[in-house]
Amino acid sequence: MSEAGARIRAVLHIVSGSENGVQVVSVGGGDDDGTNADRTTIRVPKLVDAVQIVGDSAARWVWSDTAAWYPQLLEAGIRVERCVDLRLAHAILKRSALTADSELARATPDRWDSTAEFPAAEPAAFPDAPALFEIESSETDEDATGEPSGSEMAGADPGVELERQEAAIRSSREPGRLRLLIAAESAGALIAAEMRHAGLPWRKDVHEGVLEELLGPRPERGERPAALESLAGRVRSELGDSRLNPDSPAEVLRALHRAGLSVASTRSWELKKVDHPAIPPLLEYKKLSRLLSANGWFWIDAWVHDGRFHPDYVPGGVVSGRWATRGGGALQLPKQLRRAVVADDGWKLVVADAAQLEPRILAGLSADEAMATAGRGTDLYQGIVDSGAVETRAQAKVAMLGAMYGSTTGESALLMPRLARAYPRAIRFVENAARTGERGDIVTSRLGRSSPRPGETWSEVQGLASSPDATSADERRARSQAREWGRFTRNFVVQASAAEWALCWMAELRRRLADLAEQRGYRRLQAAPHLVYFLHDEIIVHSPARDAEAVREHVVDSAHAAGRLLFGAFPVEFPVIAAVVDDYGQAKG
DNA sequence: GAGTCCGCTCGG
DNA sequence: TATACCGAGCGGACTC
Repeated sequence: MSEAGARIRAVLHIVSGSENGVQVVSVGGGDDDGTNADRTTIRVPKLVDAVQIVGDSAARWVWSDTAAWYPQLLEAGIRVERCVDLRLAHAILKRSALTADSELARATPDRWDSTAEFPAAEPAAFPDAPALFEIESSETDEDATGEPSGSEMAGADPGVELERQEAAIRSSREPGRLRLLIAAESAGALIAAEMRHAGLPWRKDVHEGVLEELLGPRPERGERPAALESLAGRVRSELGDSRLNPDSPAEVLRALHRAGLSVASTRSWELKKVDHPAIPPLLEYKKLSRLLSANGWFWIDAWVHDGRFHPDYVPGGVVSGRWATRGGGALQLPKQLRRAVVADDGWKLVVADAAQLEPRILAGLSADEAMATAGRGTDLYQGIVDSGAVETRAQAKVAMLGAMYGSTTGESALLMPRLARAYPRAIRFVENAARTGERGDIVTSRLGRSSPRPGETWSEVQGLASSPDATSADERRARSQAREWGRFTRNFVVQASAAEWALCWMAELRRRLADLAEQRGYRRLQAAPHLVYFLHDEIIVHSPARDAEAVREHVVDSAHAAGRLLFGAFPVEFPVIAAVVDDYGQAKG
């Protein structure tokens, strides 16, 4: 460790960009309330330099945007343990009902509210960099704010923003929950960058094998693959239209009508209901055509490099706190292609998914002991059957989903009264969330993420319906719109809390994997077991074969830990189904 | 030719 | 056996 590193035993390193590179304000020591903190500022060309100088792996890095700062560290082979992603934290605190009275929440929108990403953190070249770095040290009695760097955009100073966020959290009713949420959200941002960096092992040859088997050889640009061309021919002859374009839903619909079939659309499930010789080849055509356009040869060219698929994850990209993705369609990898996800030689995949996550989350949110009891073991739906609430597992599933999504028709609506009798607390909880949304109010997840308010037009429609000269059409419209928003808030509390659980699960696992790597002496991220995929309630870890069993246990144990973080001693279980396999296709699903 | 909306199917 | 919730992304259809 350098001399500078030895001097800087910091709790926080606050990173900001400046004209000449990067400034890091390290704040440490001092009293609990942040006074008498020891503060040191270094200016270096690149963040990588600062991390090496500081050499403090246990520190927490504070920066505007993990997606803008962290990739350059990963490129240099550097991982950080913890961070605060100010942009993501701001988004949570701005909207949370728990911090509604804070200065942060009431401030007029500024740089931190912009949805745009922060400017690329990679500084321009330094033709005339004066020195490798400069260090200023000072004993101050200020709190943990950095000096405005002057070169950051007005209002964008990360030290100032950090203090504003801290103040909001301190003044809230549930500071502990919010701190946990922000830590988990920030850990998620680190994981997203790491997963993108490492990539999901993807065997191009296996993928191409699937395509050739189903579609035929790779066609020339603009040509239809042989299998599609032949199916198109069969559809045309069965419908007596030699020029029909099967890719045009409008044309297909007209042709079906001419053939005397009364279908309202060309949706697969609707076509499956009618009996006509054109239907089987048409359904097959649609299926293969989807494979070609979404995950065909073009997709391989665009997204698979050096045996890895590198999707761009967007933490917090969905209102509920779920992750979104950008490009590559990582949220919709078709099951047909899972076998192209193959572990490297000498490696394994640990594939895990949380069993019936959302009903278990609901049991915890509502403190419904009966539902928690039904969830003892790995099959909550079977537990509901065993309790006598419904007869079959299928009924239990459709009823639970209906309760969480707000189904009003069909079998699930019919089962609701029985579910409500067996699990009154759980059902009351989602009903309350629905009523809140119908009034236009907001609901809040377990750790403090609140739903957005409905838009202006929503309120206008509601207002119109309550005016004296409202027509019955106005009232119908307002009611249906209110119910729609109620279904959103009903689902929000469950989905957002489930997303929080998943973040805690992954953050805990990441910490354990880092410990394992240290014990084993693995130095690089990709030499050690590491996360390579995440989808709502499912993860994949790529692991050296000899560590795979240990990883599997950590995956299971981390799920228990996540449950305790969210629900404390309340006895709701979070079992995960975890398998050690060579390829993703071997895992159940 | 670019931008936007819609229909459809994939995932949880 | 479809319905309710959250998405991504493609291609066609339409507008400017």
